[in-house]
Amino acid sequence: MPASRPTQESRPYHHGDLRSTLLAGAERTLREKGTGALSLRELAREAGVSHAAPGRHFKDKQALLNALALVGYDRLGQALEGADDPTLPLEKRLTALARAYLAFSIDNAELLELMYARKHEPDASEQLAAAVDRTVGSLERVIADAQERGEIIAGDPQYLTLVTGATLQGIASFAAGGMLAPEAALDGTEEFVHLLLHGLKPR
Amino acid sequence: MPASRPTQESRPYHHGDLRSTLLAGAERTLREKGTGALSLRELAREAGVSHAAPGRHFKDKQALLNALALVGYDRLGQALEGADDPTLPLEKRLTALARAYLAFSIDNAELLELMYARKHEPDASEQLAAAVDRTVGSLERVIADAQERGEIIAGDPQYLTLVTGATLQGIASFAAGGMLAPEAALDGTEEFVHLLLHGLKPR
DNA sequence: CAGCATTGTTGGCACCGCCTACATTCGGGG
DNA sequence: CCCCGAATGTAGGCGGTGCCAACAATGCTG
Repeated sequence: MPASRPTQESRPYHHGDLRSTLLAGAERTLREKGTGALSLRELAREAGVSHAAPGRHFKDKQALLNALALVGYDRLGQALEGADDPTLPLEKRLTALARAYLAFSIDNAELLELMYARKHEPDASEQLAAAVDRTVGSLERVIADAQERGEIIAGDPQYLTLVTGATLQGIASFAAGGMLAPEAALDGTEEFVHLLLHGLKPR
Repeated sequence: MPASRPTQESRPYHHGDLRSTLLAGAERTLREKGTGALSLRELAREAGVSHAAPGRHFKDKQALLNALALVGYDRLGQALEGADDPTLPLEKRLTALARAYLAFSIDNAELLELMYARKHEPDASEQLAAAVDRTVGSLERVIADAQERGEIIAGDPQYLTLVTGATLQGIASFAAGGMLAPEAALDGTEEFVHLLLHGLKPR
């Protein structure tokens, strides 16, 4: 079937997979030029499509950003699950997880910012909330496991997870903000997890 | 001198204090409608001035944001210094500082985001870097003091400060992102500082 | 294969940031 | 004291944006 090229080298009227193309382009732009430089019209241009076409797939610029955040959560979730090795002893296990998180946050800084942006709340999108849960799950599992084995103090595991995650996110945020060199953040992971487990006070 | 009212109830040609007015308006808008809704033209309108007038005081929208960030650092610095009581024992002292930071970050969420935005780097503005140093100083002082008294493990105080600050910032970020209720963040401060000092492992 | 839902296109609206040319006012040196 | 340059504000225009409505092509399904 020789494809119905009318006469010109015209693309088919329907793009075929605009939604994915837009998301991919958006992520590339995000990485290369930052959130601020993201424009629906520009994306449409790159995709070789009219400026209103994106509107068929995302009612809003914000809708696209939300979808992008979702992609981010999926990818982060995968990275974390892939990095978790339940056979490792607690400290090493946590370190691996932390390193994975920091690595992701360093080379997806803009995307991560989007994921944390407090703008989805109105509708919450539910899908997004689920994605967050899945992501947090990896960490929570480690904490809960360690608690059962008595390797971690008692207390609401959700709360402990929160604090642990917060510390991670804080480091990531500093790295993203330039207060901490990315390599320093990665290299320091081990020491930092040690600190988290043993505290600042001398034993 | 009866003021040269030409005939109308016209404001004086020169506003008198446009720069401050703009900054104040910007902060209000930031708080009420978020960063995205901030427009130079709108600010000009609110100040009763033409749309190009702000350009005389801020070469750029980014320049205004930088100035705003500076204001934020000043205010945060004051809050922290005001909250630090060197006579308190370590844990209470840290808790007070942490609570001050969390309180600030909760009711200046948008402003804080601006302060952390990694967009000043090109010129760094120097003034801004100094402001950051001053802010971090409060925390670093506490850590260093405690170290001298042997209440905190040895190690580069700057590094320990960084980790401590990161944890703080992480909690703040979670509170801002809605993953943690603001009151919960504030109420949990004490417990959280305890965790930071004693670690997750049982003693 | 007819008709309807989906997906794109064109054009227009209001707004934005930034620029340039021009107007007014202020303040300091002759 | 006054005059002229520096600061500050104004008017208008340019290219860009997001969003919307009306219309066109296509795909799918009964």
